[in-house]
Amino acid sequence: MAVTLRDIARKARVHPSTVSRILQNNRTVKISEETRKRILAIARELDYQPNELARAFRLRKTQTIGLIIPDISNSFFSGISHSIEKQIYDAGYNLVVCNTNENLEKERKYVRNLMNRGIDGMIIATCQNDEKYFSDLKKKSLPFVLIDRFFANLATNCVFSDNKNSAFAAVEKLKNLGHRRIGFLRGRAQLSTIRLRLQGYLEAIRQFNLDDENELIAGDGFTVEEGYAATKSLLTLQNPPTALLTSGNRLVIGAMQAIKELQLKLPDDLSLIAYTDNLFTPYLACPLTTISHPLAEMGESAVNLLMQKISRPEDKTVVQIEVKTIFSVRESISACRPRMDE
Amino acid sequence: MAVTLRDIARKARVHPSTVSRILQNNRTVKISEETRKRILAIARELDYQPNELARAFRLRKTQTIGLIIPDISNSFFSGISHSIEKQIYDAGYNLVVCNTNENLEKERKYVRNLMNRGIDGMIIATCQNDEKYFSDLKKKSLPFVLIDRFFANLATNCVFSDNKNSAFAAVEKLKNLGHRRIGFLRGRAQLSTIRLRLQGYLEAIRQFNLDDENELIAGDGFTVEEGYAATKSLLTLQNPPTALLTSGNRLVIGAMQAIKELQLKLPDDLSLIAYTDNLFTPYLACPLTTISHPLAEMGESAVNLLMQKISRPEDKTVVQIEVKTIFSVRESISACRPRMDE
DNA sequence: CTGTTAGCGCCTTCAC
DNA sequence: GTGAAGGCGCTAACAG
Repeated sequence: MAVTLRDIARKARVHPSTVSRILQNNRTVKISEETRKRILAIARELDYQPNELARAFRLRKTQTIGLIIPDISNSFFSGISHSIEKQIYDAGYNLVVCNTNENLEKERKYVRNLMNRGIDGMIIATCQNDEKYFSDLKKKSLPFVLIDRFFANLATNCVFSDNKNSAFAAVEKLKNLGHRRIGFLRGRAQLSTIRLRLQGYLEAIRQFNLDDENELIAGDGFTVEEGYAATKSLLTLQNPPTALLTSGNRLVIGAMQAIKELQLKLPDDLSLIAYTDNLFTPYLACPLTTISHPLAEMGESAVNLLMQKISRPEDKTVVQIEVKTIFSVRESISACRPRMDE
Repeated sequence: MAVTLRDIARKARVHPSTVSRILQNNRTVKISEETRKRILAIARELDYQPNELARAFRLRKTQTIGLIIPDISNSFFSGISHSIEKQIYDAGYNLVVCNTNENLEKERKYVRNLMNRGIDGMIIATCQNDEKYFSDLKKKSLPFVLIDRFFANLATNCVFSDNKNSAFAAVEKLKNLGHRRIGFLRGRAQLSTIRLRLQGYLEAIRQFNLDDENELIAGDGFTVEEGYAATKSLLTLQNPPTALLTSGNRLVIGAMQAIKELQLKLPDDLSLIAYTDNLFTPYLACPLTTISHPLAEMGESAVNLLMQKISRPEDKTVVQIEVKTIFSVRESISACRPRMDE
């Protein structure tokens, strides 16, 4: 059995509450320097370890944050998690990581579970599209911050990136290179991030009078396989796009597979801009032009924001933080040349 | 305030313990079907959520597992974490993820912290080299499983891969292609994984009478930058290697950067075999020959093993599970040709 | 079948 | 300065 406050108290012939006061280092209560020293010595001698569980129970404060994400093995989320963990640790907290696999049921179970366990706050990259769920969640007075995916119409604390503008800029860039037929390889269509990127894409398409056709938009999901299939369908159209904007961290791998299989060469046969946060993209045969995220910054902002909300629960102001994506022009885009095989 | 057992009891005019028994669905105790129904209805009506914290405190069982890893943003660990999370969730547990950044102090703090929080077990990819620490840890009777990195001389539960054989096989493969001068791009030298790979490398070198020189071994660390520097140092030797075996998931990115910078072409100027678990390697300009890990299997085995140990604490038998790495021959290796520039 | 009692380890209020 | 008492919410042992 582990040693408790009581054990120390018994040995020191003082009351447990005295020991508690000393070990908490609570300076508001005066304790004679002599007993303080004595107690601390005994605590060290017995290698006292506070039972944090009992403490959390008593204080209703677990020093634990829940993180809910769709896929920890995706470099986007693992990068954010890495940053979040660091911040959380520095603040003296622990991190419970919950992986939903983009499964709505699992997400909801996890939220309930975390609340029942008495965590102090949550950071959520949600896979749902249900504003109501989160407006209800707000009423439970457990601080949370949405990350990456959020709801434009709902006043919740969140950290997100400039999805619309970045997509617009990508299309504009391609237009300037002479492309008029630009494909959009979408991820899960109903997510806020993807919807916003699609908006940016469409706005640019229309503003610049580029080919505006439904068949240029393909894909609904984030797996390598879905990326492969969608890319293949786009590139085997009667009138295929000369440039591609891919969305979703894994889709680009599938896209590259399809491109390779069709024996197309980047950037001569096809220009490619990818939303991706993989470290390898600069080192490919044809280094990809990418839109990536400041993952460390996103994690940091989310934690800072959450910590604010935890420390001042009475402050109900909603903070929404937009971070800028990073547009890295590399070799996978070039001036539009008509395909030779037609 | 959240609704408690007491609230339900009061409303139903029964004793709280009765409610507890019913909600636990404990079939060993007989409860009249009538009250059971009544209580359940009231619980639902009040949307009762058990306070898991109180429960954990009472039962000394948190349904939580701690995972200690060096770097969650490394695809090796994020892949394993993904698998672990899934298994843990299915078993009704939560996962606390602790990221050490290969920092020994942080690792030890985390272990203590987790124990004080009363987790039910740990899975650890340690960054330390101290057998004694773990032989002490064993005495604390908290089940744990080492993963990837372990101690050959210490009887602890662990899941690891065939580091030595896989390195041997890689060198043998290169020898069969005519290479006699093979570089070893090492990661952190003191880790068990790296030491074993080095052993396999050296055994093969000696058995096949290949060039056995200290200068062919370089690097000590796992960052991209360290991979870059070490590769550059190897490839700019007076008498550089014609083939390279790289160890460590990120080093290969640095290696590719160096190779590119030196304008060497894979596999003509250099053969490359990499220990890596990145998904992208097959889709590179020159698809890499790799040694990768069955990440899902490793996570699964670790969790299964841990769960066994948790459910049968009296069973002190030590289980050590070796998984097989996957050797994927792709285009980055070819028959040895002398470098033209000499 | 259900109620009573006790206590997990800690912190906090109130005494003295 | 320190002690005493009470209780967070739950479950387990023991009654009846």
